[in-house]
Amino acid sequence: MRMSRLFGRTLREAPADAETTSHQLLLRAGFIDQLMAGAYSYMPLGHRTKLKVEQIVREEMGAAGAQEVLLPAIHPVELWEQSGRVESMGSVLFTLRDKRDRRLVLGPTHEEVITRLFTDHTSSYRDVPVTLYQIQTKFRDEARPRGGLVRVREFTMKDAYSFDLDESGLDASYQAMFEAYGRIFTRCGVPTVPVEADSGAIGGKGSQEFIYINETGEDVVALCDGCGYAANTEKAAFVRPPALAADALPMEEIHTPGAQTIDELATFLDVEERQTAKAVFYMAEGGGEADEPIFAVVRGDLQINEVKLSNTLGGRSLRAMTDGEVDDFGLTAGAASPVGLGDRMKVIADVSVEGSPNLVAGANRPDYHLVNTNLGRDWTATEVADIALAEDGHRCGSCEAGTIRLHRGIEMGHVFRLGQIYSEAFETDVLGPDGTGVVPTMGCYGIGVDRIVAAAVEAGHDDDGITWPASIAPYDVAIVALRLDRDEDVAADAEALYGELRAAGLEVLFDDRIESPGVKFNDADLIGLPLRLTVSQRNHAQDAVELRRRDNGATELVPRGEIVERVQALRAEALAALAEAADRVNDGR
RNA sequence: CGGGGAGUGGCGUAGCUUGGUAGCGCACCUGACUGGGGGUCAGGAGGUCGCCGGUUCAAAUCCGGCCUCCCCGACCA
Repeated sequence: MRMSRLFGRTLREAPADAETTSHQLLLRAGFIDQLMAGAYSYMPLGHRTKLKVEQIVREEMGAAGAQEVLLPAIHPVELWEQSGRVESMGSVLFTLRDKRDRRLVLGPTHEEVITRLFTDHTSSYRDVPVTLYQIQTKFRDEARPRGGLVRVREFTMKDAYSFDLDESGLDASYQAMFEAYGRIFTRCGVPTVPVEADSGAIGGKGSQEFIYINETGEDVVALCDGCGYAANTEKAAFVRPPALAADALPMEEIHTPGAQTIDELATFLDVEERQTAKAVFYMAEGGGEADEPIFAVVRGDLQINEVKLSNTLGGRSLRAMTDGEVDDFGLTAGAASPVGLGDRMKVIADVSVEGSPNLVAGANRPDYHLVNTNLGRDWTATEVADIALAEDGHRCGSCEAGTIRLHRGIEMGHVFRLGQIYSEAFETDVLGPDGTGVVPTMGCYGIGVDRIVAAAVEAGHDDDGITWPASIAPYDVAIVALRLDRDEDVAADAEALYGELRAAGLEVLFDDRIESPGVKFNDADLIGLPLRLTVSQRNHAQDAVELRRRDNGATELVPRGEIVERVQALRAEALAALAEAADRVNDGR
């Protein structure tokens, strides 16, 4: 491609709206353009990179035995009613009506469609296992798009779905996808950590996320520095800091004027936070039925983990209780107590409360608290469960020896053991060898293609611009020709080189613009192709071309006759290094 | 949805407090010089100042309403 003809222009300054590095650089280098919140156009350079990411995904999916399909983006709403996800996806569903007033959904994901497709085209156990995947535009009416390409409302996702006869089949299909994921991200130059994850509204029995650790990410993951345990904080198991050992003392009501928060209470009474009990009230939203009040209790030094709490309640979604509801249920904010609550509502206590004697709790009247409350003696919980949030510095819940460190990260991919949720909802079955019907067990596996593009920039850039990995750079090599309007020899040589490289199968971005050297070099650095060739009078006089690596700045003067070979060698070397890393990434995982 | 910030040529911004000709840098066009790290000079083109309404002789500026975008949170296979 001749840069003089390339659509899109580089910017010296990043648009003020762009906050993250990847967003700024992709805008400045002319890869993407924002149309509205959460919707971006890909310009030629960006589109080329995205296509390369997709190609890598295709290669690895194929190698893992998955078959590519393409499913509709518009779905009849009935399909979503059948699975029950009109409710559970709720406000993120984009909906519309056609001219006959049929209600349609813009697909945010495709479990429903793929399950229907499978059901209609499969009837025998001989047809499974099968894994189907597609690369599609998905639509989600996100409450808050953010971070450039990281969270958008229209995006490209690779989603794969496996169908197996039984659990062991699912295990194999899941493992194949898991390994393919590690290879895909590695080949794209994005380091990821697989972490245990909550399965969320999609349901299922276990899932893992592939997280790219990065400060701009919206997920928080817990990594153990001892055993390598890695989990999303939504899920992370940890050991509670020990309680202060003591015999149970008599409960007593005391005056605590102005002490509303745990911090104020602990300060006022001169006790540690772990000697208090924290109460938080929620409403559990029930399908069709009235919302149910939930009284959650954790020890004062911990936070409620709403995802864990929701799972304890069978996955029902939670919302904070309104002030009116707090009054209606006779609770006292700032001094609420599980003591005396009786069976007026469900009380869910964290396991931290169970082993902690003599906690300070509310007295259920303003400015009074109860000291020395003890679970079991003074009050009872409907259920004692793990409903607290792991924090940095906590002991690891897996090895019970290491320390948990919290990191922010971007979710690049997510693999789920779905089970039979969708196959049951769509009455899918295949005949087994013995002639009886078997409901297939499913897995689903997603990758955010746009996120790979963004994360690759986060992972590969310097002060001058992007440093693309060879695997997904929009072109393999840049030719910067200096003074080509003044020097016919240089111009002719650059032109010839452009032809030779392309004839050798290389993808070339030829900067043939009439610009000063500084502009050209800076643009080349910003766009970030792995290799740069400088054709100039100086080099031409030596019958050579300067070759510079974008990643480490190493330069070499290559004899003109060897340049194509040298470029090919460096490119092959870079790709081989990525492939080799991909071969190793699943060792020990 | 709650909190915060911002809308002025393609990008970055000044002007707004105290109403009176819309300014600067980059980018863009023409010419000259220069040219191995965003060069210099000269001359140009391009803006309903987010939208609607109000106040006023006069509104980018003051007042009211709305819209949009960004950040934090809530939410999120």
